Amino acid sequence: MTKANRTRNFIIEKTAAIFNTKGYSATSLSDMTAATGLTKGSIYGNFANRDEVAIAAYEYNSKALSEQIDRALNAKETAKDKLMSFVAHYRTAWKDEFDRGGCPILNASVEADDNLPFLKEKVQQSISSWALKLSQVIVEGQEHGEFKKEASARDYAYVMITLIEGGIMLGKITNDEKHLFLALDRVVQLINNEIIR
Amino acid sequence: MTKANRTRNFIIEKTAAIFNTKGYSATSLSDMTAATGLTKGSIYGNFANRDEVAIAAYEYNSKALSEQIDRALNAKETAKDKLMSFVAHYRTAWKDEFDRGGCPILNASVEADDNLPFLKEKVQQSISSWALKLSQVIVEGQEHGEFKKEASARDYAYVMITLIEGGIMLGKITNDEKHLFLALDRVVQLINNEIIR
DNA sequence: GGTAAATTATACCGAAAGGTATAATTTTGC
DNA sequence: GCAAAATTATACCTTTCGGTATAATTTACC
Repeated sequence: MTKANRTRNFIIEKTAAIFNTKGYSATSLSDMTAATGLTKGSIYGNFANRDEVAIAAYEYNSKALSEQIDRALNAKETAKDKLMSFVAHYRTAWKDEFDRGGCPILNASVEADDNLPFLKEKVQQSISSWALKLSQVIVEGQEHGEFKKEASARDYAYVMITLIEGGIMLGKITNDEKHLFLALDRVVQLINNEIIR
Repeated sequence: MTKANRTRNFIIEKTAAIFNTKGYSATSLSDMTAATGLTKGSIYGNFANRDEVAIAAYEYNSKALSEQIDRALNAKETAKDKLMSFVAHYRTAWKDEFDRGGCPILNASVEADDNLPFLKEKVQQSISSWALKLSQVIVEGQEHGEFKKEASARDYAYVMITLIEGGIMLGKITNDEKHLFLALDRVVQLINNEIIR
């Protein structure tokens, strides 16, 4: 790995949490120089402009989340266990995520939907790939006879995401993880009562 | 009403949607002068600083939402009809709300949770007052024998808010209201299957 | 190990940010 | 309708913003 590449990664690693916490528009060049100890010259030597750093930071943040989800899903064998593992992951991971500013998809989504088209597109991709992963597990469960065949995998995937994002929003703003846990309970109930046959 | 009060209201009315759309930090003094046709001197003659306008704008935005909810709830007699009317309201109101930047509580919540303590407090108040309204309707239904007595009114109120906010977030970022409607369907299902006895 | 190339630091721009002092203008109450 | 008070406009201030040209330094390769 070339020096520039190492510096590039260093910048992203050091600023990703700041972008997620302060926002992609509100994070300034001076925030970046302060966090990295580097100068503007160094940052602009590795990125064309501020937006490029913001994009890279979002990609870093959303990739980290995506990998967490993958790990939770892949840790189990059956479709039911995969979904339950996915839900369980949030019961332990929420605190670290909150400390880093909360769910990057939720944050970037609310910030970007009206103002940052370049980010909006990335968030849309994150969401559809997340929904796809979940619905693939559901379809897998249907094909293996674990789950009801008539359930719309895609709809259930999106309802799970809806509950989780709503729960994160409420949990974060109220400083009370109970609201997230209540949402996660609902996802479990959904799986047990409507998806499993 | 004194002239200053009229100007104050005028400023809030003209800028509230901008704050909700661009964000409470990102909306600048020049955004405000452009939207109102007034000068900085006039704005600072009516507000101590930029944050005061932001607070007033949030209060305006959240009050408008709160009054919509009140109207939906008060339009009906029975507790069930009130809840259904509340859900139905979102099926028609979502478009106007999206055009004005989306749910002010969701937007301000995500922006303020880590950065704007003065706004965070206001959002917490909005949410708890919203949850209180819904749970009062549920308790009312329980006392009148419409609803199951064992249901936790508070928990159901928060789950409804979770679903709606998650649905708005997904609907807005994907440009597809289907996700909001799916969330609203779940709220209806919740009422029919778990709350009504 | 020396040199060309790549990388980082310094010093600077113009523009826009929030904010203020003061002058000009409206309101308001008599 | 006039004077005092309240309100709005103008002009300016400092700071910070993103960005750039160039100089200093480090890296990488023969």
